[in-house]
Amino acid sequence: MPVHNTDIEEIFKEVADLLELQDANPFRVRAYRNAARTIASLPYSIIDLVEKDKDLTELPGIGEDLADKIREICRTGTLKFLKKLESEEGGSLHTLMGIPGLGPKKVKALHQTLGIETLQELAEAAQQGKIGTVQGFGEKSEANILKELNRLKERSGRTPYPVACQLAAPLIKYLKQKSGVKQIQIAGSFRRAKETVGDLDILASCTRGTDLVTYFVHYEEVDDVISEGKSRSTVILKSGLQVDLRVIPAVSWGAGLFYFTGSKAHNIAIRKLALKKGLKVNEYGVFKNDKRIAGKSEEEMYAQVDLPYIVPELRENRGEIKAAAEGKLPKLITLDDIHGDLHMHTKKSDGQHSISQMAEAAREKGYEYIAITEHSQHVRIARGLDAKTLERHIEEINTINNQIDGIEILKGIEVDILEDGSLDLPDEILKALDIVICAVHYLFDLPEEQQTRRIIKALENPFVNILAHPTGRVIGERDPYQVDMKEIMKTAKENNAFLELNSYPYRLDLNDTYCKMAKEMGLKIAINSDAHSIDGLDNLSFGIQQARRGWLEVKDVINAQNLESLKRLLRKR
DNA sequence: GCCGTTTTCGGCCCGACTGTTTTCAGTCG
Repeated sequence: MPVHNTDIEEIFKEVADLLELQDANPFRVRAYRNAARTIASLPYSIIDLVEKDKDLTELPGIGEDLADKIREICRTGTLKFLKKLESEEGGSLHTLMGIPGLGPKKVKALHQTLGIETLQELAEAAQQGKIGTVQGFGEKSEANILKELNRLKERSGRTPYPVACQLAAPLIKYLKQKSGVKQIQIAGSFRRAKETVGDLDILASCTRGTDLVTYFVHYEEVDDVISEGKSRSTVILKSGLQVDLRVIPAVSWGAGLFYFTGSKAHNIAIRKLALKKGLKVNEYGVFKNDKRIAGKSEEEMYAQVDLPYIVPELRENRGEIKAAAEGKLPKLITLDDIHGDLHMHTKKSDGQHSISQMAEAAREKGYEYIAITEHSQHVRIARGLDAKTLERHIEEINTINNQIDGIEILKGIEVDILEDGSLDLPDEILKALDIVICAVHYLFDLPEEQQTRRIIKALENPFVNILAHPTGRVIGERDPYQVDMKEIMKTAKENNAFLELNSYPYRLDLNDTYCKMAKEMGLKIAINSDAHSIDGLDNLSFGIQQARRGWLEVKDVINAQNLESLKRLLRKR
């Protein structure tokens, strides 16, 4: 079984929890947590480094000891040290730490006085009213534990970005209506445009005496108030989404925005830079000898550590600080840079609108070109086209192209990759098209080697231009299929083909780290909407956000080029 | 357990809120 970065992350997190329960040196605990975070955010698979016998201690926060442990996990899939911790007294208590409000000290107190080891036992003790009798616990802690146990059952993990957008918009509007509010902005992973968000972090500044927190907890969608202070509050909305509000003085606006936008790894790295210069950074500003010297804007904060402004999408501590220091930050792509959309469907297969309607809508957006790419025959449920229908379809597009002004419609197809890697339509008909997109739509669970070979063979077809949604994942629904992405990217590059960043917000496939990997390999990306209707064209903005998180610039994106350049890129030899 | 422009030892980010306290420990982000 292949070991993934997330497997190592989980193991290190569990070790950290168990060590913390044993009162280990807190900095040793932190070392495991830091390493877990480092590995989780790597843009490549760590097992590759191990197999190539690379020096793991070059990774931040990884020393000799943890490097050994990583190698052991890659080799055996498990860690003896963890097994040892698990076999000791209280070796299963870390699961209790998953309950918000229960940390190592409280879990240990429950274990020592009531013998609680599992969530089941915790629930029983709470129902029998035993928790409140333990030193350090009371009625409220007991009620809170019961509530969190119930919430754990319902909790479905992180919220997809578009859902978070829909929940956030009316809340922000509500908050802005309160008189005395000067500024409101969503920070956190939402501002960094992550594909899913764990919670919403809302930052506000108000005039003196404005009680925004009380107003906030009375929002009609609030289901439960977790905490409520003067400057800070946490609630759970009826949808289950957690929202944190922080009220910050206007003079600290930039510092608060910086602090609560994160990521944590980025913030810590910046704070360390500041410490080296004898400065202290917190959510209220940059301080020198307790005197605030910056904090009103984020630009000011970065300037204090001799860096230019870094946009939120890059703040993941994946090299942006070094790039900023060297003046090599990428000039990230924006929606305005897009010249056209190369993947969409019409009524001819499973779309809702006609070719002309899609073209006119795209022209409204200022696009110079689009590609119409219906499904091929194998996708029966989408009424995919066979060679004969496709021939007539090509004729129809030619006719419309002659009738319509101001936009060029490229003749394309989203052809299925069959089990053996051959394509669902003969080369003779593919040859007649302007653009050929290939895609996997079935047999998602082939072994990694076979799936990789299947896709590589498709990319080697002389008429294929783009691999659509390269990992097939659907966020919250379907895991990516197992492939060797590096090999696929290498093959694409060698064959003058490109990979797609599919902008459908539940796909966003390629993800950010793969986008960055492609860029570093010199492989260009097509950011496509995969629209099935006129409205679907708007999804491209989600893809742009993901592309920005993946460091992509105009030069890295084929549909950020004009028609002439695009045609040159699509010409394969 | 990691790390080094205070470098091989002695540091390691820090402020807000809660609940149970009676002045603060624990937890969280």
